[in-house]
Amino acid sequence: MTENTRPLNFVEKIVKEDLENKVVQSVQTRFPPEPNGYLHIGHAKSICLNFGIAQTFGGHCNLRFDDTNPEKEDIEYVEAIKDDIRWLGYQWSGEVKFTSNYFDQLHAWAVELIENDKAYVDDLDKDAARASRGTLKESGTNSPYRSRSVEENLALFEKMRLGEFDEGHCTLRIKGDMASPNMHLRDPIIYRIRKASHHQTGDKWCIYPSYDFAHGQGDAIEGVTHSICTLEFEEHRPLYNWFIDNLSVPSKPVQYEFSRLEVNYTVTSKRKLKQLVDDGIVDAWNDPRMPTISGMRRRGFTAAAIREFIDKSGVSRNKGVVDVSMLEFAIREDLNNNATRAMCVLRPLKVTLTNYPEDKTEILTTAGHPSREDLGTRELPFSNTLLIDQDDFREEANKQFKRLVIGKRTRLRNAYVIEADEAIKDTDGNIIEVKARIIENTLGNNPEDGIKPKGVIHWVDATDNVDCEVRLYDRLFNDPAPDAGGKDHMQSLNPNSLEILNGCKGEKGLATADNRIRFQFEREGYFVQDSRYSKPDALVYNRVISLRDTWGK
RNA sequence: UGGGUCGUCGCCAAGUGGUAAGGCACCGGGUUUUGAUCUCGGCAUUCGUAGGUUCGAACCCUACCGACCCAGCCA
Repeated sequence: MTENTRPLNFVEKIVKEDLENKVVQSVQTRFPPEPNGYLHIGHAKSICLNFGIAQTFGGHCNLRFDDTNPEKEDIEYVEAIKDDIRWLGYQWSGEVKFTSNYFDQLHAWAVELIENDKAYVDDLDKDAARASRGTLKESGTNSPYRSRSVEENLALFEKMRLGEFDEGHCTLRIKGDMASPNMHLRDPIIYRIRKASHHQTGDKWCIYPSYDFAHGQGDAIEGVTHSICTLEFEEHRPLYNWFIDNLSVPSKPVQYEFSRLEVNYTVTSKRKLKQLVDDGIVDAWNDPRMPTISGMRRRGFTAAAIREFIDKSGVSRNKGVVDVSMLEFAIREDLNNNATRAMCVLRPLKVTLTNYPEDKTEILTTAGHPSREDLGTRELPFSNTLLIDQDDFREEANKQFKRLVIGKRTRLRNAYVIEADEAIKDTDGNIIEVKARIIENTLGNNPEDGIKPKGVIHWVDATDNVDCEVRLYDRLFNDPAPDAGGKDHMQSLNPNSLEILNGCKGEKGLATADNRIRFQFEREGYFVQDSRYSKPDALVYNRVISLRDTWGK
């Protein structure tokens, strides 16, 4: 573990002080997703914050599915979310929790509110309720049903529970303040009728608590001390506290809000991501270009890099958009330290070594990583016919070009220095082969005549190699803020976000490597096999991220 | 004058009365069998603006400007 000298963020400071001042004995947090979609990079921040704080301060973090709206939810998402959290490297405390576990208690609390004349059954329909709520600048008006007796409300609420009313017929509302400048306090609805089967409770209920009525109480039941959520819930806090203060809850959690994570050149709205899937712009929710956790996982990002990125981007109440270069730095840093090196030629060009015996093959051995001995060694077959990348050869070039040029020398990575003599072309003038010579005794040495090669290029033996497909990814959008200011993100799609290269040739060892290990294909970037398309006899690699490239800058 | 929140380098972000941390990005030098890595150096006289208080202000006060959030029987 490296020493972390990062200053505490504002939430951590609050927790630290509460612990020091014995405001709480130990810290309990929770990550509370609604199981209605896949997790994305923004959720990862909440996960890292909640689980991270529990870890840092020796507390616990629950996973609680906030499943109060059966119509939008599905068990499929429950499982996917659990997978993502585990993959990110976190384990929730005890069993997975569901807000639906507390439906009985929540119902009892609703009855308690009615008995105390603090809630009433309202028959206003949706439109009428909206109209009576007033506007941002004008007060609302009380519902004509607000003055029903406790007995009548009790009876009506029981009828709601028994399914005697149709959906939308009535709701249970708090007696708030229809003149409050905070819209959330204008008689908020705490129970509504939903005749839908629930993924956890089946058909037991046909009335469901609202977020506001369920969240704080769920926190209280679980002994959550610090209920950390995003900024848009800030105005719900008075309501959150009202329930905690007016109900016989077992503990008193406190809500704190932080700014959600946004990254440029992408979108995280569920609706917009779904559009990319539905329109076939990407192949699934876990397409390697998607900002979903599963997409990033498939792309080849590591959990450590994502955690590091989130840690580095900080926690505050300022709304900001983090530059994607910060994410790219985090994954490059991790993979530079941990990825085994290999050579893979993406766009092959044949090179014939005219002074190397035609029938000779030697096996060159090189390190799996420049500084990690634990990553072992590699064996590279070498013969008179090799493949290099088309971009690494030019018939003539200025001195900026440090690769193979006719009459000039270059180093074959991990092998000899060669000098090019001639370019062979087809009838269309395309270069199809390069004739070159090995400079004697340059394996591990510089040329004896003192003329050092300018650059180093990667290569692979022309016959003893592994064929593969390589998928190069670029950002999905050309606009740094694809959906800002109501813009249509579909208008700024990057048509070149995926480039598929076939007939790529990788070094021999790739064929037998574990399909989950990440490689640095030297001079190209970091790659991992695609979990959807790669097969043992037909390898498909995703480029996680290119190497930093300062040539020409 | 509906309420709430937020404004520190291109981006993120420390700092909360004692004279602007750090990271990313960017720009230079060095090393290098990856144009990578590594390494060295540069990069806010200034903290939304304008006043005020103070020996001293990004931090306190006042006014103004700007951005965002709230009118779901979504979370």
